[in-house]
Amino acid sequence: MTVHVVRAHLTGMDMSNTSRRTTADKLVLELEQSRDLSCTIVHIDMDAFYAAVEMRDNPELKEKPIAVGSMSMLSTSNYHARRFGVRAAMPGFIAKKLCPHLTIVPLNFKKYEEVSKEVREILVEYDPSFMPIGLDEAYLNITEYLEERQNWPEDKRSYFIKRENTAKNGKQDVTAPSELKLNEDAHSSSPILFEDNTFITEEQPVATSHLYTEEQRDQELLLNSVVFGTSAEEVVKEIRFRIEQKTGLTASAGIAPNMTLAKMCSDQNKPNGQYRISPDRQSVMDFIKDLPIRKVPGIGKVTEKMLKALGILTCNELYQQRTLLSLLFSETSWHNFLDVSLGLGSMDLEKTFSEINTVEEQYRLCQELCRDLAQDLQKEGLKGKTVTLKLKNVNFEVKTRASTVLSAVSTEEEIFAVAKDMLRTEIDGVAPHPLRLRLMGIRVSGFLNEEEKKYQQRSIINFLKPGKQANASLLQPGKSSHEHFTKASETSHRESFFDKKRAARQQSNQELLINKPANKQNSHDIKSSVNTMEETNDAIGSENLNECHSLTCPVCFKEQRDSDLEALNRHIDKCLNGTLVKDNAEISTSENSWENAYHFSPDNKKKIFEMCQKNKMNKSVDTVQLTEVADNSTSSNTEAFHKVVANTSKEREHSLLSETASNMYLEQNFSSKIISLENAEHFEKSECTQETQPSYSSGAIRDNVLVCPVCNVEQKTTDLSLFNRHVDVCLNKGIIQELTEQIVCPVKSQIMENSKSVGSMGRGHQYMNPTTGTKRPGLMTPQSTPKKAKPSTSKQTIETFLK
DNA sequence: GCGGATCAC
DNA sequence: TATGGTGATCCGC
Repeated sequence: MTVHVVRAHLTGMDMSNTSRRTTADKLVLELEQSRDLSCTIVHIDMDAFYAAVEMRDNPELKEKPIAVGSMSMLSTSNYHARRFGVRAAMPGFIAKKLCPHLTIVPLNFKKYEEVSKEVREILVEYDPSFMPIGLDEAYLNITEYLEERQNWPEDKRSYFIKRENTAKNGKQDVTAPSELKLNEDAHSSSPILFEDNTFITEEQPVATSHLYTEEQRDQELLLNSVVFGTSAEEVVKEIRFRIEQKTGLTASAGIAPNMTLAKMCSDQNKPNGQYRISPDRQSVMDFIKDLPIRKVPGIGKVTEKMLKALGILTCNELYQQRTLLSLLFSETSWHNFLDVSLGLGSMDLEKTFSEINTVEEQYRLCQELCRDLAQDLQKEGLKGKTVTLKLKNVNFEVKTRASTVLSAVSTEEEIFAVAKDMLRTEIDGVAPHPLRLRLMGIRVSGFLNEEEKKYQQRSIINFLKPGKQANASLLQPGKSSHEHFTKASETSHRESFFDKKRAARQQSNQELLINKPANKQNSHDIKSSVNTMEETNDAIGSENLNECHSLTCPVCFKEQRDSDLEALNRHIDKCLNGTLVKDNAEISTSENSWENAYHFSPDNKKKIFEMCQKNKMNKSVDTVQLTEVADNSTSSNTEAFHKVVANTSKEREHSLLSETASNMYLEQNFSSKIISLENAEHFEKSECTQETQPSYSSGAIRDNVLVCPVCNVEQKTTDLSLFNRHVDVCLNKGIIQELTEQIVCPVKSQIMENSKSVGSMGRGHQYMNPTTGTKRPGLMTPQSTPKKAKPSTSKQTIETFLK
């Protein structure tokens, strides 16, 4: 029997240059269409906040190397400390080693909160519903404010320059006139006044301005006031000016059409500077193009490493590799990558309201929210078991309280009954003081699935207007329950709050949340995910199919002559049903797109990264040909398949190999794939269900004799470690060959790579167990499995071998 | 709903 | 280079 390898030529260039459309490309089109440049979002970031506060209050510290925090961890450090190599987020004891004279100032959060509040008092004037992040950052949407400001007279945009700092602590002033000129210390420099009455800093000279002479500047200072213009830049300068005047601290800022960009902008001219991306596509793309991925909020060191392993260093490369990323990462992850690479981001700041502190008002608001939520839930035909109350107080502290009830709720009364209890507890908790709220949210989650609904939600289904779910079902008989849901609500209320939420919700147990005041409706980010699913399936299913020479059933590994995907899926279904009760809701033939059916398995994904890293792929993956074994990674089919595995493996009592299955999970997966690739004729149909059985039992054990699945030679030994060593050698030969031939083929190599661990296992190495090994495949990386053995052991294997 | 992993601060 | 503590979010179980 021959086993065919499904080859997906996933070359980035191909994908972007040909007419072939991938999921990612479809999404790109939609995202482009939904690009919204109409908002002006500002990100304000205080410079070295904690240290700055301490230096402000104790100017002596300015001249010394100082850090704020404790011996266990410092939060930030000043210029002098940095010269010694002391950085933010460094343990104090290490910093002390680097810089013995380092003054470590203990954290004083109470003070920082007070300062933060002063900052906030300014920001609220520009956007009453600005979004504070921690103590030293905030996002503002100044779109509306800007419009208003256009008509403002000058005096409304004028500010007096304080010569004396009136900080509440009454300590020495830090904004003395002398300092308002030039400051020697680049990290605490203050604004300089200019002819146009704006101010700039030493670090960020404005091209159109020119430096004044000393006398001119003095003249200007004599005027004692400064007028700001009406542009976004001017507004942000004004904000920064006022912040410094009020707190004696400098801030950096970014201005852009969305939050992500604004955040990245504020980093651009740090400290004490600002940067703006003009609200046009070209400016956005220019900014994004060469930006290192690490600069992107949400991409930390782990993700950076993973992307680097794939040859992705800049946002532009992030875009070029969209197809690969869509296969390797979870939907949320790669959607996020795509957004980033297109310079898209959210413009929605959570709306907060002015203080509500009376119990009556709070209950009334709570009930209102429950009413809104109930309406939406009922529109959607949803019932949930968990009600969550979210509260944000005037100090911007957020609390969530959740309560799960036995019978699912959907009506105003039902939800309110639960929410009220939680609210009461919170009110009682601070009594006799009032709860001082800025935001309240009610969330219902833990939705009943379609099956449960059938039995428990008849009333709600009946409640629906004729034609919603029922129609969708009729029109799309083969669709999964989730797609029914999506489709039904998509057509019925495109603009609803839930559309937005739904985009991020792929499973029925995700949640819906309503905050008050209502968020602005924004259908942009959802359009894509909601709509693309089917289109994508079509595209991939019909287009990529042609790429494949033949199809192989991942269950029985029999070649399927019919290259029609549906036929294949029907066959897979049959295979699966042979050993397990069919789950109609999950395994529907038509829902399996080509891509779904042959999506990378979590292990494969992980191994791709490993292999990419090990091969030191400097080349872009554009040129990489990905080869994937026909595997069982369809979401639904995988589940079913694992059930089969579990069932049959229990029945068969293979005990030839002594290691526990849990320690060998990965190896087993790979060995079965190696067999399918390299030694197909030895992989018999009945054996493919033994994935959880010891690695070689499936393909390599014949009549209690061990047969090497690579070279297909019977091994005389029954000693497992000797046998494994042999297989190891066989496999490594392949790797070496591959490497020397410089055939970069991650998946195939990956399989080889993993087979190495089979060998090491035999030598007593422990590998990860199934649970850690399969966790979070979307963001899985070799570095992210710290609990168990590191892949470095396998690296040693290859290195040792190469010696 | 929980716990692990990642990320931001 | 490591190194901390917390909260949010995603993800798999």
